[in-house]
Amino acid sequence: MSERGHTSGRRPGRPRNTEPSPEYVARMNQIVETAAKVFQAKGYDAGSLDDVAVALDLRKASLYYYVRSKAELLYRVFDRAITTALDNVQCCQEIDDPRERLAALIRLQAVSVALSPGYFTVFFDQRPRLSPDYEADIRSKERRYLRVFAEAVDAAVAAGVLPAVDPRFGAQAILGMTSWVYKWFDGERDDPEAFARTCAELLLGGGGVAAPAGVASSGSPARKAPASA
Amino acid sequence: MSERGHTSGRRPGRPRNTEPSPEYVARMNQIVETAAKVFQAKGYDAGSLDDVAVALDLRKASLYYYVRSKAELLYRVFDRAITTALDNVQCCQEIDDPRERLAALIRLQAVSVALSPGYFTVFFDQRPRLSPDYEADIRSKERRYLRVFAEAVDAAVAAGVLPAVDPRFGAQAILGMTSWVYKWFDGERDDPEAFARTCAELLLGGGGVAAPAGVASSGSPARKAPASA
DNA sequence: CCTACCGATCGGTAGG
DNA sequence: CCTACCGATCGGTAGG
Repeated sequence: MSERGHTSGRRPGRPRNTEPSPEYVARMNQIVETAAKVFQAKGYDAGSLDDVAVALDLRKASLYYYVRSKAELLYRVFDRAITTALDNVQCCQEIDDPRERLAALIRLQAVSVALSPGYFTVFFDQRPRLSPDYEADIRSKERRYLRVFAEAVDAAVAAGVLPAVDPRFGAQAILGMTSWVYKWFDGERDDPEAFARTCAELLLGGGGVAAPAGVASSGSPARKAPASA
Repeated sequence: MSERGHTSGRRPGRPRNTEPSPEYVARMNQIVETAAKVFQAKGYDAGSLDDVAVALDLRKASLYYYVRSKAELLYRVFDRAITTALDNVQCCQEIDDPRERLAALIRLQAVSVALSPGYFTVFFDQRPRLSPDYEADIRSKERRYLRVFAEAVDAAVAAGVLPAVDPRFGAQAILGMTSWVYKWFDGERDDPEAFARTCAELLLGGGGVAAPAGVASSGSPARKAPASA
């Protein structure tokens, strides 16, 4: 997954290992972002490189200066999605209290997906289109992501905040509940924070999510989970 | 969405409104089932009519005797998926106790999706490929499906079995948790019933699902939700 | 249900 | 980053 550098330098000798120019990186970012939009709207197979190129006011052949293949372009969309998500989620690792940590993860996932469903739609729904060449790379990052949630569930179970469920099952259950919003969420009508609160209440009882000050929790009762095993 | 009948009758006059022959219906069922497999494995766009035809030992052109277009074939897969799911779920409507009804719906959804992810994968992930011609039909059935869950959540909230959440948000949260299994479930390794129990425990506390006799619930504590508003 | 075929699209390459 | 182009695939139709 090495990138070809675009050298504008004049140094003599063999200009090897030159890092990519800022223009190159910026253009690459535009391309990946545009590809994400195209693949979201039309799917990977029906979304053509021409669609991507035209949206950038380029010719299709020019894209091959930046990516080796359409498959690599899809991989770059995937990589950006999971890398961004991993970065976000790792901030929550610092939270010591099991209940607060899990609540933060739940809120983060629900709100992230609700606010920018684009990358997530591609990541989730085009997953079987990803070339086997890139599967291992994405899968390992995905596993790290799952592990963050599984560890949080484990800690929550140990602290009696959740019933004694299998950490992997629990993590997938929570990820399903919160990620599913990309299928049905209507940004015009629905409030992401309100849905995040719903998830937290269902899983942790009332008061689990630190809602922004001034937002009334309108009558949802505090529900305490008993300490278990 | 009328079907062309395959008349082998010899009656004089205009043979109108003949119902499709049993062979025609059987063949149509095979075609839809095969299409579901192809669209699941390759996606709608990359899965060709030739793939479907070859799997049935037919020529591609012959499929046009049964469907008007590839788009209609996708619609038929969708229709079968949602119709079957609706039939299943409507049995739960008879259950009066709110807690038991919700538990039954949770289990049904989780187990159904885990046991036969094929149709669900197409239904969920190829949704944006469905032609606008068929959108309204599928969407209305989908809404009925959602309503079943929303009403169950509403009743559960009223009975104090769930915290006071918005019924639509709650229904989508539960559908997400349970449907998501088609993304990660490993039939070789995971037990569908065990995951269904996990979901029920997370949402309803212990003992919410009528597990098959003899299955120990290994230490999961009964968690009671307080009566609310 | 088949053979034969068309028009269009698309990923990718040559060569600059 | 462009023009020009190729080979392959695919949905759909004609006509039987």
